Amino acid sequence: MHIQEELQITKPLEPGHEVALALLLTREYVARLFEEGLYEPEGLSDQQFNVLRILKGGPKDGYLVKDIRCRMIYRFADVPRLVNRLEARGLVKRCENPADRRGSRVQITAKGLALEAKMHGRHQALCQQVDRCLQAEERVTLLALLERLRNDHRSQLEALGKP
Amino acid sequence: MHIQEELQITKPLEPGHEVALALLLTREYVARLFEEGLYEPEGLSDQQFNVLRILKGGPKDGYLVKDIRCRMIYRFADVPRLVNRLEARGLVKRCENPADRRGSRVQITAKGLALEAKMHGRHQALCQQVDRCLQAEERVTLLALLERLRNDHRSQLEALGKP
DNA sequence: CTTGATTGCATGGTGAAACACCTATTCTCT
DNA sequence: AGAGAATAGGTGTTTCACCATGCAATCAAG
Repeated sequence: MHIQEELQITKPLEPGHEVALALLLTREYVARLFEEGLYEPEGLSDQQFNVLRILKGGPKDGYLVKDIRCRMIYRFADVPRLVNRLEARGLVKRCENPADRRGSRVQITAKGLALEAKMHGRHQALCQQVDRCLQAEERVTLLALLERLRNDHRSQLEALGKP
Repeated sequence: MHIQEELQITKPLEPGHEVALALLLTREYVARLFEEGLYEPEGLSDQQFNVLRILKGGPKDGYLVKDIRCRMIYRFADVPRLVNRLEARGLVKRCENPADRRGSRVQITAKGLALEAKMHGRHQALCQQVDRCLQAEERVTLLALLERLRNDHRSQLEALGKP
């Protein structure tokens, strides 16, 4: 189903507009797939799950808040409060950071690891489902084109002095 | 810059996971480009601008709320309140709908048309900027691959009975 | 060492989103 | 025509995101 059909647009679209719409729209589908299939059943938000995964893959003494933030997909995430909510559920804890006492180290707890492990299988299944309709070569192409878009936009944003 | 590098992920990624991350991340770049370059300077949200464009492209007597909703990128948008905010700024007005008095027709006002016209040029420029780094053939490829992902996910969602 | 600047984080307040619920109107079927 | 189901959309409430502010710790320069 084409974009025009899906959004019931009658006018012809500018080429770039079509690309932008396709990105936004496809992202909605994928996000919704993970939301309904993985996050919502566990009462987690996508960002919360992302934090758990980041911590699980990180060093044993945890990460500072800023280290979490720069690994998140959404760069302006309100990480302190995300950590608060995870901490309130016992999935995460804060420890003092002797090296720099301005920040505390955020560590994943055993309960957090258990939840991540529980969700891991379904996460992988959803990832495979995303990938299933692409051939290996198509995936490479898609990733390369998306990367080109990102690099182009990053240079544009940097040219405007945005971090 | 690869995804691993950008998100500082050390482990190798599952193929599908990489596709999903690339989509989410690239969408963030594009959304941010439009946000900073177009929406934020006018004090509109992306959804509000989307409503303005939908109304501008629609029939002269406007759309019902549900007609707006099904044309939005985000399908669960809280359209009544979006319209409230636009109405409070005088960009949009509600009129009675004699044919079916359950719903009112939402029309764009002259002020709304003027604002859309003011933003139109920059919107086109940003669209072209998105497209600039793609050759015509690459754009076709990218659109086709994204469409394949959407179609696949739509059938999955429908199989789960989700609208 | 001490002063000023910077970094890292927490928090307060405002506004919007997400969820459900409620009302009014229309449709359907007998 | 009338009763129940379905549709359209408004509203209430809680939660969350975003902005700015404030504080504590560190760094840099003299």
